Amino acid sequence: MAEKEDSCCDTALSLGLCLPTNLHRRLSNPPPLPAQPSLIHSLSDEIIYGRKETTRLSSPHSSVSSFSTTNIIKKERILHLGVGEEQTQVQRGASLRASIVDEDDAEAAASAARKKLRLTKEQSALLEGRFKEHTTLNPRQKQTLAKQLNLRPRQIEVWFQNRRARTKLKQTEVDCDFLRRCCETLTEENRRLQKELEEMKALNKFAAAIVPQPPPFFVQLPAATLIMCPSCDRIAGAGDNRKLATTNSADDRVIAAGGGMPPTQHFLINHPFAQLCTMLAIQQIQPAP
DNA sequence: GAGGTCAAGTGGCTCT
DNA sequence: AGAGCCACTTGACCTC
Repeated sequence: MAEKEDSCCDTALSLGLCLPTNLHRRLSNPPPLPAQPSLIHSLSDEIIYGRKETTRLSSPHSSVSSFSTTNIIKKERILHLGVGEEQTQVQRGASLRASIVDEDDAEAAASAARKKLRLTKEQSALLEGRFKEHTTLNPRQKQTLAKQLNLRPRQIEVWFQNRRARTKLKQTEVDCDFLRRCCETLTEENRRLQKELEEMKALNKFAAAIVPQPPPFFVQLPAATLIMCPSCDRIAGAGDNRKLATTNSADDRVIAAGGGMPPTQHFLINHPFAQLCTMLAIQQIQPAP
């Protein structure tokens, strides 16, 4: 930033255009006034508008770069509009400039110039209303609104720009909040699944220790997709106790009693082998104090 | 006095 | 080249 200002200032200085950072210096060391009418306009415009005076007096950034070609053109545009309040500001600015030159009193001029425009409630309300209709304005709408509110079109333009920026910022905050909540939910889900995974790993480990060849359930089928009890070959969950294989052990009667649960749960709870594994796994995960 | 709000300045980008 | 928009910034003013 400072670098940009410096380079900008250097360029302007080389052209004899750079103004010092405050009015006092500006007035005590007046730069050679350029011959181009546009630059004269720029300088007068700079003093004419109350808000601009303020900024120019106190902002080094502004005082330096206000002489860029683009801004000279943009200011000329504003200067030639001359609408309502603007005209009074022109008069005010002219008299102010005269007093500055006459009295050579920068401090007084600076304090006199320090006023910031605050839109009235009515102006704000009307602007808000228009913003709800359209977030951007065409030049005609801008002119109409400016006349209606007794403001300069540039002020309308600025208000809409700032309003769009605020809306965007607000939306970004909402999005950010939403993503934060998503992140929290996913973190919690991830934690839960990690825990579940650890439990399943522990279970698998003990099963492997007891039975050299663990049933395929432990190694092949993810719990979530298991649809059949690996021990008794029954579909568990429907509660209809459908028998799919030839096995008909005492366990089947137990299965019949608890047929409404998911297969994994059914298997772990109803088969003695699984019960043992579960018990050992629980002891392993939560060792007794 | 610190921090927030908001009008306004500035430079860069895109579009026509 | 000029106009319009945007991101970033400044500074006056306000509130606590």
